[in-house]
Amino acid sequence: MSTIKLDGVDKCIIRSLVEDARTPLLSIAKEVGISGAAIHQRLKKLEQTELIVGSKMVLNPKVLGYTTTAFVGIFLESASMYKSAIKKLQDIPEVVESHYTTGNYGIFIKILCKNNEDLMRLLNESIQSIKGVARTETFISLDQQIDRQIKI
Amino acid sequence: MSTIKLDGVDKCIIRSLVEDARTPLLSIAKEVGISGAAIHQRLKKLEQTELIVGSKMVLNPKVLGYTTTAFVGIFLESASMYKSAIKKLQDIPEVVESHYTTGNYGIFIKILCKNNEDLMRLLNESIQSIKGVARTETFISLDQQIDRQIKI
DNA sequence: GTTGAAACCGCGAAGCC
DNA sequence: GGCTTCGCGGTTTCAAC
Repeated sequence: MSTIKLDGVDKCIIRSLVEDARTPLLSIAKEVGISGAAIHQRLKKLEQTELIVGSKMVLNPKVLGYTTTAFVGIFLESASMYKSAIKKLQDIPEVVESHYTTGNYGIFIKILCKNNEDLMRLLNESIQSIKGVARTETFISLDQQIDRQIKI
Repeated sequence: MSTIKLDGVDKCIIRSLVEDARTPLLSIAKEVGISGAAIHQRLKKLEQTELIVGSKMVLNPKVLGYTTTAFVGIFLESASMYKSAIKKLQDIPEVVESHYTTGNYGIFIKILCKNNEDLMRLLNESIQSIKGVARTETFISLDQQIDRQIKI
């Protein structure tokens, strides 16, 4: 994966679309002072660089009743269980991120669930029943202040 | 924040747009078999429920040279330093998430940086120099297998 | 980089179950 | 309430410069 050079116009396009993926290209064009077609051409090139992965509509999990965010450090009986455990975690929709990290944990995950009861059920029934999982450590997020992408 | 009931069509709209925020409403309309205007009307209602927060273009940080993801548990000298520390963290662009969590840490953050050297600089110069930060514990993510939103 | 034209789409209005 | 059709205005996208 090669890195890339962006000029001011590219950055402006990206910043606009990162904030709102449906920003009309013409309004970006007006802002930076070039034609809409030029924005379109640059965007196509940027898409080819793989810098742009896609665009997602962002949901508010709270409206669906998912009010609890937690991080769970999972201790594995042996590191060799990593792959099979991940496979099982894929099937748990509440698991929204998984990482193989340095440190004590075999797997480190982020989960979203409806409430503490739901969290307990998830930990006891879904996660700790996965073959290879020895024990877990849970950090419940009581407040999230920062949530953003990398600055360009 | 009240929860909400979604029927099959709503779910189809949301699933399409979560995957690609620029999916034309008309193509969703064709897929579910109702008119484009109806999709548009439903989408407006969904936006009013606050389920839909917005839409973001998603970037691949690796293309910008940000190859290292890490989680950092921050110990504070006192819990009262939380607000002021968060304020300082806001100014560090590499910090992409911050949480107030149960457990030992005063603040738990996710950071993106270019390499291990960059990570060290960030920890030593930026984070540990924040007033109130006693010490930190770092987990470097060597592999991320899951990254998604909540399932609808 | 530009313009211009064509095709496509979003979006509101009005009316129909 | 939720759907339809209709049509205008704006947007994307292309070719040619």
